[in-house]
Parts: sequence; C-alpha cells; structure tokens
Amino acid sequence: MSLRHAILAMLDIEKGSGYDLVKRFDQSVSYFWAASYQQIYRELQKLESEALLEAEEVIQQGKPDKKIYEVTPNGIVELQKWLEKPAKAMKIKEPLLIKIYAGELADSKHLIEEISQHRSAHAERLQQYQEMSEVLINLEQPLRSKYFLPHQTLKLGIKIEKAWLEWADETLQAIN
Amino acid sequence: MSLRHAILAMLDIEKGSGYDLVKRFDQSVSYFWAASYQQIYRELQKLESEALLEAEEVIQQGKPDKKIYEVTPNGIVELQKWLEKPAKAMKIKEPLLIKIYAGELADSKHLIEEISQHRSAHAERLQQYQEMSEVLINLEQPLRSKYFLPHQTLKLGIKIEKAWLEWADETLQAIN
DNA sequence: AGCTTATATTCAATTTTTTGAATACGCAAC
DNA sequence: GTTGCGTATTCAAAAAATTGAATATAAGCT
Repeated sequence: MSLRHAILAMLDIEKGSGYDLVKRFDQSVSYFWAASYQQIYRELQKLESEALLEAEEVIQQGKPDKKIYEVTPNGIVELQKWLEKPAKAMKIKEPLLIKIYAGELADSKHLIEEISQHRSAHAERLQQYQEMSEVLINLEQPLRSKYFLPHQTLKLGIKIEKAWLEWADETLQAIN
Repeated sequence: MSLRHAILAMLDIEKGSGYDLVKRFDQSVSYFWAASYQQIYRELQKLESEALLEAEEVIQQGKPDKKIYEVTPNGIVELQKWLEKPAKAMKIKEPLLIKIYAGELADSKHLIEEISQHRSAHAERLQQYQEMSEVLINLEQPLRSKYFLPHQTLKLGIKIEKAWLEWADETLQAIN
C-alpha cells in the first residue's frame, strides 16, 4: 500500500491537482510506479480525509475547476515514518514477456509486430525521459538540489529504457 | 488477468507442481512477473477446474505428496487465443524508487543501506540469470530450440539487472 | 527433545486494483 | 451541428492480490 506514499512524495516535491498527478505518474515515474487515474483520485480523497493532504479549490475560466492538493505536516510525518521502514520488494507484470516466453504457440508476424510497437513506445519514453533529464540538469539552484534525487531515479528509467531498446532490436533480429 | 496465461506458458514449456512453479516464478521470471504462492496455487485450482490443466498426483517418500500439472489441449487453445490479443501495458511497483524520490526527507544512512541491499539482491539475481543462460546455451537440440524464446526473455532480465547494478553504483557514489 | 529448513498445499478475510460508466466545460475541426 | 480532444473529477461493481493462519512429512542441527 505505498501508492499513498508515492502520491505524498510527488506532491511534496510539487503540489498539484489529481489531473496533474495522473500525468506525472504516466510521464515521469512510469518505470517504477503504475497507477490509474481512478486509483489516484480515490487515494487523494482518502489522504485528504486523513488530513495528510490539504486541498485548495481553484476556479478556472475556460476549463473545469480543479483542486490543488498539498501535503500537510502530518502528511510529511506519515511519509517519513514510511521511509524508515524497509522497502518492500518490487512487483512487476509485463504481459509482453509472457507472450514472448510462449511465442512458439503464436503467429510470429504478430509477435514481431508487437515487439516493434513496444520498441517504439520505449523509444518515445526514452526521449521523454532524456528531455526531462535535460531540464533538470539546467535548473538553477536551489531547484537543482531539490530535484537531485528525483533526477537520480530518472536516470534509472533512462538506463532501463535503453536496455529495452537494445533488447528489442536484438530480439527482432534474432526472430527474423 | 494474465497470471493464468503466465502459468499456462510456463507449464507448457515444462510441467510441474505448484511448488515448482513458485520457484520458477521467483528464480527465472521475476523481472517480468511477480506472483505469490497463494496466487499460484489458487490459479492452478481454477485452471484445473476449467480443464485447462490436468493434475497427476505423485506419491513421494520422504517428502509430502505433490500434484504435477500439465496443460491440456484446451489450455493450449486458451493460451493461443490470448496470444492473439494485443498485450496490455506493463505494470510495475518499485517502493525503493519512491523512497529515493522522497529521499530528502529520509535519513541518508538508511537510504544508502537500502540501496546497497538492493544492489546485492540485483547482483545475486544477475548471477542466477547468467548461470541459467549458460545452461540454456549449452542445451542439445531440440531442447535448445524449445527454450529459444524463454532464453530471449532471460536476456532482457540480464540487461535490466546490469542496468540496475550500474545505476546503484552511480547512485551510491553520487549520494556519498 | 525441540528447533529450523525444505518440501508441499489449502483456505479465507481484507485490501487493492481493474473495469466501466458518468458528468461537465470549451475549443477546434469537419 | 456534432464529433472528438483536452481538461477535470467521481462513483461503484467485480476481479485480483495481499496478509495471515493452518496443516503435514522428513531431514539436519543443537
């Protein structure tokens, strides 16, 4: 149950709406945490009801109104308490790899197509991460310091995406 | 819901008991699928009740009896049907990365310790995968062909573990 | 004799996730 | 004028995962 801690960590770095968070999960931490918008909105409500987050309603013109969430001191305490406990093991589910594992039973054209599509998705994501990394490198102090650790995590994302691309290329060559 | 397909794929390559499967999930596909023993045993029962698997009870001396599961023709059909549908997106949860992301709020010694521990775990896993890879490379035909695609997936595991190790070393250097 | 480890499996309550439906505003394209 | 997209959020049923307890055999250790 550390979705709540992921949310607290991200809002601690920078407050935002549920909608913002959904995008941030998708665009910048997708190599280490997957969360759907329903999950995020539900957890935001729960965190607010527990006073770990505080919401400010922002009335907008031309766009629907939104709620900007910010971590409360209690929220920081909760996050810190969690940080002290040993981290649980990673959990992953990658259906594509099951497909390849069982690929003998599949149509090889279909397999090649899917690997190619995934290759593209990883390439796109790699570029996204690299662009984000550039932005973080060029930040002025004290922002650069603030983003030092998130940036460090991003570097793992970049390495993993590169590993994927390499592997996808080798695999496409090997099965052709 | 592709735990069932992961199980079918793995039992199609080689039949085995629930206990065997738990070990195989843990030792050879943990970089792309996480499953607990409870999940695996429950799904095996379900798959058997749907006649996608067939169980043979094996009476053992010196050890508890066991059930060896084998994929039925219906199971193969089910797996093939699933293989035709586009693979769903990967889902991942890596609590350690949340910790690092929020690391400013944590005790840095504790952080270093945890990263070191994870480094060790990844190093161990890398070795495991590399040993397994050696075994697969040295198989005689037709086994080598049979394991070609599982071996290909293992190569991704090796790349990812290497990326982790590299990253852990760089991160430990950077935060020290 | 009692403790731990490895083998081998089952059940059930609780929590979390997934899937799907719903609502609503404004802009741009066809 | 309606279809689709981007912004923004909520609710709820159903499916799946997690947590924790239980059971049983035999080998090895202290």
